[in-house]
Amino acid sequence: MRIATWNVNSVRARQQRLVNWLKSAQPDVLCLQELKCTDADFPFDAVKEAGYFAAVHGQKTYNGVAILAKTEPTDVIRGLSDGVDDTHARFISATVNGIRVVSAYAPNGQQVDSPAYVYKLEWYRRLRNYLDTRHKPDDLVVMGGDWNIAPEPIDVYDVAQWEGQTLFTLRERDALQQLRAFGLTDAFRQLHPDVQKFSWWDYRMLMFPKNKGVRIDHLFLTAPLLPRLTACDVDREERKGQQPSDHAPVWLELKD
Amino acid sequence: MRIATWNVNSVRARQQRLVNWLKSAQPDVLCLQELKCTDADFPFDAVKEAGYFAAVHGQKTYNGVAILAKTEPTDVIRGLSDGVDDTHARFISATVNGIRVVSAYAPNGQQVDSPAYVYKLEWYRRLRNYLDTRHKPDDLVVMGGDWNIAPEPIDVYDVAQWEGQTLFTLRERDALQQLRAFGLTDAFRQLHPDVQKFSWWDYRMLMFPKNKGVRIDHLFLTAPLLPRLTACDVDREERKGQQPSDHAPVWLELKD
DNA sequence: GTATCGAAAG
DNA sequence: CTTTCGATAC
Repeated sequence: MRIATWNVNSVRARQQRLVNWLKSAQPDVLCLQELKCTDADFPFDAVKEAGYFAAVHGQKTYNGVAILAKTEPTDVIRGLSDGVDDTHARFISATVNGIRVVSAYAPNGQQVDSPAYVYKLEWYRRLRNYLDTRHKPDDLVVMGGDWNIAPEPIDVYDVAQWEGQTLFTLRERDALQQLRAFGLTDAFRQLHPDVQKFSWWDYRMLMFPKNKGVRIDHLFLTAPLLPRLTACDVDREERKGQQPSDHAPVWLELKD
Repeated sequence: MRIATWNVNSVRARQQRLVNWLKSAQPDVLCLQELKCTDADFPFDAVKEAGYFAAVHGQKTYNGVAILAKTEPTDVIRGLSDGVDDTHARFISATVNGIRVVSAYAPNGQQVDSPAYVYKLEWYRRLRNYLDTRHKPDDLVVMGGDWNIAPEPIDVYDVAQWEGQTLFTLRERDALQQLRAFGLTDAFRQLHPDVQKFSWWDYRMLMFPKNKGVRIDHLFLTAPLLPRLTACDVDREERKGQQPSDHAPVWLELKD
């Protein structure tokens, strides 16, 4: 079973690339982020034509997440549903083939200590609370998303430059660690302890050609799924060519 | 010798279509209108790659005209050069293979009697004056352009609807007639006296699928070129498909 | 650099 | 409907 995550940076602007990628990569499940469109504007027809069901939590202009799957996702939950007044469409979960799948788009955080940064840390706390409330660590859970946090020094292209910058501050890395402490493992790092691969490269300054990126798109697994994990990688090819997203898809393979 | 005219409605938005059309239609000369970009933003490289020189008179956002040719255009004149203070880039002329070629983008005129309408009539008068000043009726001159005037009832899809509307008012048709009175012949009508073909269809209201258009893109010839005129047609195919211009190219063939 | 938006123009 | 712009966000 192949599960992937991809921040498409506008599902309408990237519709053809999305369909092409689905057809060639053939994931069983794809977590999408930054749809940048409402449910009404989501390209359901093109996705269905490619062989996928879609559970969508859209929003105009900003955010928007979805779970695409070859079998129909059930028990869809849109938003963290914790009573907090929050209009951002950053979270969706659904059950696919007996696995609880999450597609998450963590806040970027803008500048350190800005309201957006505070919101980011709080959002991570709320997501941990979601897990504590709804799940046990031995549930079958896969959380894919753009987490907007590089977990470790190896996950940024230049530690000296990134130190103290949003996406890599100690408080953000700690927030991610608190989330993972629920019982989640980073699939890529689990299989490749010493490999430096990135999933996002700024559009500007030729960052992709220079391979100056960061790894902020992750797939997290609960413990019972770890023995089934056989592969995890970044599809760097998808960042190439005309009008790519600034993120590359990340995928994993579960045996059985 | 094949000479064409095409209002591309943004040369940057239409760059790939332009290159494809040049490669398949292989005109010796192409008059372009509504470049909607400055000279600095004109895609000289792509045009050169397709085998064409380009004489450009660009303008930001609006208007902009060019003459593309397989041999280098010489003696380029940008604007009507009549001392009138006019920032609109609507006129360029150059010599190609011994023929004086004009690419013109006539004002639209907006509403009847609006300042834009007055400007349109005046622009036609100035263009006639340009010819009187610079040319004799037996010079070899081809004027291609978006003239924003349908000359005759046959040139609009519904005379009753168009009567009195801009593009078809008597005063506009008279202004065009005054211009032609210099000694110009409408190549398409010359060869096809009774054929109704359109060159522009509004993007809205499914006007193209319904073939509700008007013929406002014309190629005018001076008398000495008439005996050489062997063909003239509208390339309706170019209006089809994804992201077309709202105008189709019009082309003619001169023998020898 | 690449999206979004709404306004203005055709 | 399609394009432009300038503003905003990442």
